[in-house]
Amino acid sequence: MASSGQTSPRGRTGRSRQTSPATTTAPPIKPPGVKDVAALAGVSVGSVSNVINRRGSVRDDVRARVERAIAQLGYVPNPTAQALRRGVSPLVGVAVFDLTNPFFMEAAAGMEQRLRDNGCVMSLASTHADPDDEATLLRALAGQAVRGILLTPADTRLDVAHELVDRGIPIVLFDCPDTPDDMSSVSIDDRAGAALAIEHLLDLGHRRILFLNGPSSVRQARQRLLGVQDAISGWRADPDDPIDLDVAEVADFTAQAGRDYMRAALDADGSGPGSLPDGFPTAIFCANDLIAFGVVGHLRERAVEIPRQISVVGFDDISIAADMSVPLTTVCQPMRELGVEAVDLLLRATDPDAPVEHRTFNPHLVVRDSSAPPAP
Amino acid sequence: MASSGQTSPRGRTGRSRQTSPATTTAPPIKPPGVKDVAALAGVSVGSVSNVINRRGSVRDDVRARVERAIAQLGYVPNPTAQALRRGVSPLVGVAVFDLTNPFFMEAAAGMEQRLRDNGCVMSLASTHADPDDEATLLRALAGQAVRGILLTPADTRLDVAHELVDRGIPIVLFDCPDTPDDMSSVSIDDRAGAALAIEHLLDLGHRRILFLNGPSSVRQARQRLLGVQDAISGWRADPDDPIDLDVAEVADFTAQAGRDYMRAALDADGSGPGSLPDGFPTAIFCANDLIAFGVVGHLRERAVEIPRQISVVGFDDISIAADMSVPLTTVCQPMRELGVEAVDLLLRATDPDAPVEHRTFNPHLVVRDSSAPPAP
DNA sequence: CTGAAAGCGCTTACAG
DNA sequence: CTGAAAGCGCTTACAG
Repeated sequence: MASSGQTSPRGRTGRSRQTSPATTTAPPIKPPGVKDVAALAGVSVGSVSNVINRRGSVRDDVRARVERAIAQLGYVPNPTAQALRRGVSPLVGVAVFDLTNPFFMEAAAGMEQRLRDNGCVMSLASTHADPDDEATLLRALAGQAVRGILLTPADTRLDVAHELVDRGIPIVLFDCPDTPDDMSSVSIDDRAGAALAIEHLLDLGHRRILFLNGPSSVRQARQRLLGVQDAISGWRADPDDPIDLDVAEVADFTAQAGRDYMRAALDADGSGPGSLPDGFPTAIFCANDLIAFGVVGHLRERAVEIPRQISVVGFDDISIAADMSVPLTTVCQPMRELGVEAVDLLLRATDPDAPVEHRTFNPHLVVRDSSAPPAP
Repeated sequence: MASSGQTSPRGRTGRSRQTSPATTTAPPIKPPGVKDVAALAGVSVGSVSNVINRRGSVRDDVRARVERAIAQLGYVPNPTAQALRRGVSPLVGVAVFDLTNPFFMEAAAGMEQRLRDNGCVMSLASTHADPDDEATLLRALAGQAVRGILLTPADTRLDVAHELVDRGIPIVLFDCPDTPDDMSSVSIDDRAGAALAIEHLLDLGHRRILFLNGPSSVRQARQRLLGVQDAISGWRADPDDPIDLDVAEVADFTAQAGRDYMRAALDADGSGPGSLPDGFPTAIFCANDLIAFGVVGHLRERAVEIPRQISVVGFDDISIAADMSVPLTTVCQPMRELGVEAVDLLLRATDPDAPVEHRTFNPHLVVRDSSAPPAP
């Protein structure tokens, strides 16, 4: 692990602490407060506050003096004090399953921007899709007196969430379809999305299909399974052309899980390189793009051609889906929009009289190269 | 975009707001405060505070009464008031380039955990590697009275950052090698890492190498270029075996950028499927894994075999690197550790007398399948 | 060891 | 329209 000998001469120096010579002002001790501004402007602190909060029109000359003083002192209101006095905080908690899943991160990028536009600051954390972690995190957030919380719930019962809502902390459920009556929610129709994927494969002529689902402990997985079943039972049943659906479940929504599953399945069947066992599914629908990513990776490693020998469809349309070695056909979720909408609902929910709303976006299918009719 | 007809009957109902019937307590109006606890326990507010803050040993029976009252009321201290009184906030700002880049997100996951362990809350935001956005964000964070900031700087001059440090807000630079004297920093040795990658290719026998760099406006790109040059000039110069280095720069560190570059390069050369133009590099070193991802994707699309026809090496070792269709050889950065270390330095920097420290981790090379000797 | 009091920095009725 | 005063919820010297 040693560095190359070509490393530049900078090293572990710089133990001393120096104040940057660029500074003009003296001791970095204490920032100016309202009363410093008031003193400099020759008015009362009340007037300073009035100028800042644009209240009952302040006389022009007073406002000018105050503004000059503010500029001169570089005064900036202490948000902690404002929060205490006003009884609200700018902090909004966002709790998702996994910070390294592109789905959540693309949504978070949308949330962050919208939140910032509204003067809020996002506090992002992960629950690892674990109910206990979720409970702990939620309580911690409540302890921070957040203005509200955006939550992708792992806990089906939502005990702690209800508790916080009752305590007056608004919560909007993110990426959560079947929702209780006291929280707004934003999601896509997972069930319809999964149905779309299966119908696509059915349309192409596939009759032996594997649905590689995530853990059924998460609601999205259960919804998507329902959608898969919807599509199949909705298909015109033809006794001469039966559909053979296989459902498997992997431990989490990761590439690793998809890869491991495929390896195990194919090793067990003992098929050689470039070939699939007899009777193997002609198409695989994966519960998210990351799983599909692992599946495709392993298939290519075995020299199986996609989509000639087998079709693969994902779910989410994360940005790398289009850049995969074989561009992935997938169910697209508008992640940023979901994030933005969730923030809007949360901000609105700050008013206790605001109605609870459930926004369900419709997913759509993006057909790329990883799906085709089955080999004859 | 209409949903499948198989959609479940749940719809956009639920406009009414109901209090969950599970609740036992009445109006969710106002949480209990110290004085409520004091009244119930029959002591002064000071004693309540003493119990909470484990100060000058409180008498046992008093402590017991107070604790009972706290439990009974479900009292939890108001963190805003605590922050105001104590003069510190639990909020720590984290400003990175891009929330959707796995490198930053894996680091952020490490930061989040460490921060939470220390009672802090992470506020995550992105600068888009843009100096103006960075300045705006930094000021916003300062306005939130954060306890400190973890920053991946886009602005070489670090004006605003210095300003905040002078104002007393500690900043630790993340993923930033050449650092000023008033801020601690955490990074890997980018230069050495890049040298490692090139030496690997040179060792394999490659003599026509392309370095596909990110925008030279970002420091990491400049450092990695230096490392590339280090490795080449450090190689035993053999006039009969010259090294031909090409350097190209793409607009950002994304798969899309890598893909676009390759497409343009190969289209211009008009090479057919499965072949590379004469004199084309036999190896490509990409400035990060995402770029490599796009490069590999496009190459496979053209039926070019990796590593038989061309080797590809990345930088970062993000988790999907190992799961790519051809597992990527790459320079590994310990992202979570970097994140954790950055937090530790920041927390320490809260003490103004703490020394400025620069921690440089050594990268190492992970050799997978995407690199091999050049075709004879 | 405990209680009464001051004060963190700001905002908001309330008199003038 | 402006100023003096009270108070957001908590913590911390300081007397008792």
